[in-house]
Amino acid sequence: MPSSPNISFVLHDVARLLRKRFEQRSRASRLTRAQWQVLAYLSRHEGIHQNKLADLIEIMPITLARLLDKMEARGFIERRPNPADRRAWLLYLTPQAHPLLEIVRSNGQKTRDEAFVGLSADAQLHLLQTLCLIKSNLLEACAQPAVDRENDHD
Amino acid sequence: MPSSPNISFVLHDVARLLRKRFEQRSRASRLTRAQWQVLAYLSRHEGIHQNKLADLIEIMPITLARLLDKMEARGFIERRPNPADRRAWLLYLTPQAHPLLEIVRSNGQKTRDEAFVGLSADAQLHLLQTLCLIKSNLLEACAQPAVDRENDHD
DNA sequence: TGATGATAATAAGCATGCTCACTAAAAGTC
DNA sequence: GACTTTTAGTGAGCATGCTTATTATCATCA
Repeated sequence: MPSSPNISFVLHDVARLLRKRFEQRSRASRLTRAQWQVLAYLSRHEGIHQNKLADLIEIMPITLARLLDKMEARGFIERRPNPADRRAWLLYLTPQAHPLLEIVRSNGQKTRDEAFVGLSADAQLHLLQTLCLIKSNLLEACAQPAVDRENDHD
Repeated sequence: MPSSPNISFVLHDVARLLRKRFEQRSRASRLTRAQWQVLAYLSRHEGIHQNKLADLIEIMPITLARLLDKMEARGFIERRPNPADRRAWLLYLTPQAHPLLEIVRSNGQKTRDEAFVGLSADAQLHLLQTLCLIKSNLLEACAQPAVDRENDHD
């Protein structure tokens, strides 16, 4: 793969660099990529449950819970009790989160602008479609038990 | 971004899912994606220094050092002293690493096959080229100081 | 109503990436 | 030869993702 670079490795590198660049930009607000994503999704789904939100973002509920802990501590979101179900919280943005949303959206845009220099709008759209296809392939694959090479009997 | 999915988020998801699927496959060998990458690069550059290898893989030297600690403990690599420079180690695969290389390479291939269902060889090549362009854009961007939106005066 | 199973959230612990700070050794400079 | 700078590697500590396991509550159904 070093000789002809492995597409998985490059993809992984790009994801890592996108995150790194975004976080370089967002130092002052100390908002990370993951927190930005939570804010972004939550802003469109206020009142959602944690597990539902985790499902949307496609991360494990426990991963989201840890993120929310920090964001709640910093006053960006609140967990309101749900009278209809004492197990579940209802998630809301706080008023001070709204200005952040704008900042962070703009930082995301700037990061993407830097990343996609030299790519036409068409090429970007095409890339997005390709990535969505791969993602759905992988979602399907991950749902199936993987046979380990070591246990393979062919 | 939920409405029209943000390309950065999808890219990040794909990278995460690739890693997840690879690690589902490699449970028996308990080799992670990152360790696989180290093995793959090291197999082509035996005798390299840590910082050089970190540079190749494009991760921080300290990140590599942690990975190597684990791989050394499991007997996959060794750090030999360098008589010419007492600061630096020379890195080598151990004999028991070589069979692993094959297993892990095959697991990587299977994972990619699953991911790229429905993508022609041409489309894959095109994707690879696009990703390489984005990566080089980001590498350049990351090297420049990022101006935070909050500090922006325009 | 009372047991059983499903669901919402969290706990514990690991892996991989980072930043920042440090030590030891080498290399360059006066 | 002593002084400074650079380089190789690591320590500490944080963020985000995972797996596995646990608790509390709700839903079902006999």
